[in-house]
Amino acid sequence: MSLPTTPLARYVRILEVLVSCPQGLTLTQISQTVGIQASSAHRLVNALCEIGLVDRRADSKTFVLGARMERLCRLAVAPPSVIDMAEPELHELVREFSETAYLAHLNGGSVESIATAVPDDGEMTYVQPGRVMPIHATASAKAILAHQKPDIVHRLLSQPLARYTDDTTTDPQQVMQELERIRQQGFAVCDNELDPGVLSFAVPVQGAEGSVRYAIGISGFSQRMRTKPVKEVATSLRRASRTLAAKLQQFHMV
Amino acid sequence: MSLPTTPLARYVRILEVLVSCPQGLTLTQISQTVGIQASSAHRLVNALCEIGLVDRRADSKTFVLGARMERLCRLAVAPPSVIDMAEPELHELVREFSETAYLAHLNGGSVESIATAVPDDGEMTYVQPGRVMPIHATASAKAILAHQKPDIVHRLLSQPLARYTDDTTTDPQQVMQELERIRQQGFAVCDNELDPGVLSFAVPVQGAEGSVRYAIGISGFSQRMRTKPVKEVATSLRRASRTLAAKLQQFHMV
DNA sequence: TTAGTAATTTCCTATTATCGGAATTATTTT
DNA sequence: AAAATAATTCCGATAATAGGAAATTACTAA
Repeated sequence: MSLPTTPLARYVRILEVLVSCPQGLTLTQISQTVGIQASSAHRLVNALCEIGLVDRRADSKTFVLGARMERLCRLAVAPPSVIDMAEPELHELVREFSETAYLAHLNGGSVESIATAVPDDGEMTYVQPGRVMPIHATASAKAILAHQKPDIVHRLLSQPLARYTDDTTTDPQQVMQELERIRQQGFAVCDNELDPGVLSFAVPVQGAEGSVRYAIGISGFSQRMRTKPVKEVATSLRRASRTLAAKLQQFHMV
Repeated sequence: MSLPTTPLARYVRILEVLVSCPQGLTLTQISQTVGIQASSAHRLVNALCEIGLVDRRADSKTFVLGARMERLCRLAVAPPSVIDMAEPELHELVREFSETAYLAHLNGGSVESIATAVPDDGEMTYVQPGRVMPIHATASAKAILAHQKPDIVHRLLSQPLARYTDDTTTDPQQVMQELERIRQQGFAVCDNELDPGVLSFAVPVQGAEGSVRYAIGISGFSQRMRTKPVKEVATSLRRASRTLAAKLQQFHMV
């Protein structure tokens, strides 16, 4: 193992030595293993400590990998998925409204629920991960559709629109009108259009350059959902959407 | 996110930005995200490339985490086990002798086979991972026992020693004598003492301060094993043992 | 193709961090 | 308590860095 020559190389060697020794190393052990002077090791290790890459243990004698380094490594090995990033927001919505919260995803020509969070009371829920959301009869799909390019919308609405309940909108023109309303008010509603007696709200999740591939929503039985102030629901959904959008952007996942 | 001030902090910010973007980033993206000049980003990223922490992709425009960084992160998240480290040596032994090679481990008062490598011809093998190796009737356990403190040896040999074949040594005194011979010749033999018709060789794996908790051995049917020059077998086992011992020490696992 | 723009790379010097020997202080060990 | 070992501080010579500017290269659009 050639001796590290540049400052950066020394830092890295120290980290590698510490990685290979989870129980920690003393300063002298580090300086000898890496092959640098004790005074240098002291300074370098302290610099690593200051930015959180290394921690000095409570006994104040041994050094171990710090929280920042561990987070970095965990992310590098297993990058968080969209679902991972959405989970905190979904749980927050559940906490707030005690209804099922879900994340939907536009994949090819169909929208699918990919993550859900349910209230503790574990009541039966209609939206489950993997469920395909008909584009004309779910809040999430409509929220997403409302922000697709016109040609895509036309193509998707040109296929037959199935009827699920008396309230299902099966006329493409009417759906188009609803998409316009969704764009204006910023959230989508789905009232008894797919699952009988179920009312849902959803908002789009803004991606880069205005693209929308995800929607966040909550869903529950009409009688309970109606008691919730629409304005509050919309505000909370938008907050969740914004937070998730920021995370996605941070990780360049949009 | 405060701007990085020290050189080290900048390197780390660059790595963090790259971690959060597995598909790669261009120099400008990096310099803007981190908040440093393009020229600085260029130099820093190149320095990271030179030591292998970052790779420039084939398209020569985007940068991704390098092999060294990935190795570092993988090790930090999931430190390699003794088994991982022993595997190359076991396979080397299999390649050389075309017999089953195995790693045994002293755990509490019993020795257990914890890893095996078998020849390609996939012949039935007696030693399988998890098998408990009787301390008086297997080469690996005897190799380990021969290097334990006298009081431990006495305690282990004071319990009844089961008979498995006509050749099983069940007299503690005789076992003690054999341990002495093992210490002298440096390897242990087990001939038809546990599994009928099976002959094994094993050597201890030296840990820190002369402690021994592992043994490496090969095992096979007597008729074939007898054809192998004992000296060569012993030499190869010792080489494997030394290599593994070095790795264990490097990772402070002994 | 040809401008025109953006991104990348090189160059440069003031600034800053590093290196490591030596001295000092703290901690063990004997 | 004395000696030995480890940790920390200090400091001047050395080396790396920062970032502006300029040169080069790659991309874009007319």
